[in-house]
Amino acid sequence: MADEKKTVQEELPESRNFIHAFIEEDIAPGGQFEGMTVHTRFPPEPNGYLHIGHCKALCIDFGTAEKFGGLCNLRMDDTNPAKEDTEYVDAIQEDIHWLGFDWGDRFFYGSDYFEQDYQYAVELIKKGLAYVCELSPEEFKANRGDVGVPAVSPYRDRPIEESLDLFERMRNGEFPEGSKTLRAKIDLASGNFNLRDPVIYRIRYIHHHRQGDKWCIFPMYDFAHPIQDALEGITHSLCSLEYEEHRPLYDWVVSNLSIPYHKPRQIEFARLNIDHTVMSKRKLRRLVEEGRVSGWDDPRMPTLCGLRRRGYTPKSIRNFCDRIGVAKTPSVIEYSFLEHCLREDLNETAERVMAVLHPVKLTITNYPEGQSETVTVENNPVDPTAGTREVTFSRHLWVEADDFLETPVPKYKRLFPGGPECRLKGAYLITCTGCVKDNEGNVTEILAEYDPQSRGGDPADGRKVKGATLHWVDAATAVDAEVRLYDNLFSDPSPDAADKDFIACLNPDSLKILTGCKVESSLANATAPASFQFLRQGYFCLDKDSAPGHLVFNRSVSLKDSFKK
RNA sequence: UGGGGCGUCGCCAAGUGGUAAGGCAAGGGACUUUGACUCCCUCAUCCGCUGGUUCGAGUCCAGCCGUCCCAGCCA
Repeated sequence: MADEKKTVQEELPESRNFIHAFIEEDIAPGGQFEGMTVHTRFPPEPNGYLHIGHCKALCIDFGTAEKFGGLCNLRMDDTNPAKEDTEYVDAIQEDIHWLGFDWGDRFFYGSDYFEQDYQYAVELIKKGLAYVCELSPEEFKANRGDVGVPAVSPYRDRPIEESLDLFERMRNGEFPEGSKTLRAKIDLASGNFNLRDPVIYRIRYIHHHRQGDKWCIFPMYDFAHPIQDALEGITHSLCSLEYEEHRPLYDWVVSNLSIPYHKPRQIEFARLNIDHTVMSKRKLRRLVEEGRVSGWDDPRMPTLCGLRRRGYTPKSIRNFCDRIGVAKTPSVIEYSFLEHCLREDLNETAERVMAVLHPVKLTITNYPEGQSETVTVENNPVDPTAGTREVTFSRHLWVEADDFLETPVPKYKRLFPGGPECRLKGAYLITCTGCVKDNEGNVTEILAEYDPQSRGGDPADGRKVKGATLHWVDAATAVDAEVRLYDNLFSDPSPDAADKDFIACLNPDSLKILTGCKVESSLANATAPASFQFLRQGYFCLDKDSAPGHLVFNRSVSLKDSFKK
């Protein structure tokens, strides 16, 4: 026993948060859950897709159980038939698995407990702790009371038998929607309005996605959730801050019911917010329904499936969630932090490609017209096991427009007439000799000479290369593709901004790599170099329906492989 | 202003009475066949404010200020 405990302690990661501290107390000798297995649950309502905000909860729920060698259940919180749909159930499971979490055989539906919920409600009535109230929604509101003024219900003291009878008839469908509710009898004068005899059952003649038309009365979250937790043997019910005020009610329910097992403990934490990012399921749904995005998996969506399409990896998202910490301080994480986590993972795993977003022709004047050869380039400089690939090289190439400047700026070590020797990655060393311009003065072609003795990129005499290493693409074998980069999620589409166009969403510095994209607003964030690296590391999405940028690349297959989905 | 939270560097976040960790961002430099990566250096005499207790307070007490949430027959 003592040894087991020690093991658990040793497995605890360096990063301890306040929830861990609470749990440690609970399972320690004398604690509420001494000797018990830590058991948590992740309870999404199947009324939308999981987004990055849910990931935090997911990591906390599953992560906490893991850290204490416990279990985490997955439970669809479907007690409100008006908003839920089966479509989301599968998607939610798929996304959770994609992130790498597994609930084993512990998958449940809140609606599976409807019969038990009903019986517990009857128990409450019999104990004189609940009653059928006949106030209409309007009357209910009018009698809700106010600051210092208690709420009122003329039905509060009706006989137990009468409530029992009425409640059964509610279940039998004898009354219209809104005509009656079952209320917990707690405290009409409580400063916490959640305790002013809260409604725990309402009548709804709506088809339930799983229960069909079997029920016409449905338990409220505040009544159903604690019961579900208790029945499943949950020790720690972790949820977000807005439920803090509901905790007294949660505790009231589990203490007044004869549910076997123990009484789970609810602990609240601050939910995730990311700047410039919409994290409201309601608003996200609206974007989908109004056709402003192509779907829940539109690359601009902060949903898990959307992030997946943008190239985010499960590892990067989990790392992100682990690093932002768990606290009760309402916080807004900078988007750059999420990007950092992605870049970090991509740097280790992504196979590189040479891509040119803003192409300008480069002609190697001393390389024979019509000649061609193949050079070898490494796939990942930080991972030799990733191997190499062959790319063709010839007299005419495409290079990035930014890699040439007729008149150099300070510290510029790329191509310009009379400039330093530069390296075409994996190919040859070149020196810029001039450029060709059109009538309007735009550079249409860059001219350079190469050193035949530098194949592979290293000079034969070992001299130091002063210029930069450039990405390039053989014009003869290049493939054009429509591409769209998504540098950031869009801003909050509040009702006031309903008419805004959320098509593109980038920061000014990124414009130069977004040729062809319509930009409606600029949101400062990722820097251009970082974004460019993302592209080179596979962080992008090909989208035929979007405004095309002009991307020229020499590895179409690999690029497409990076495009998951 | 009824109830419930929260206030430590631009953004997160450790800290639980003993003299302010770390990460992101930012700036400077080195290195580099991606201006990436990596590596160095800089970045809070100060913890919302004001008092108090104490040899000593971000940590305890009091008051104040700020800010978020709730007041659905949503979850």
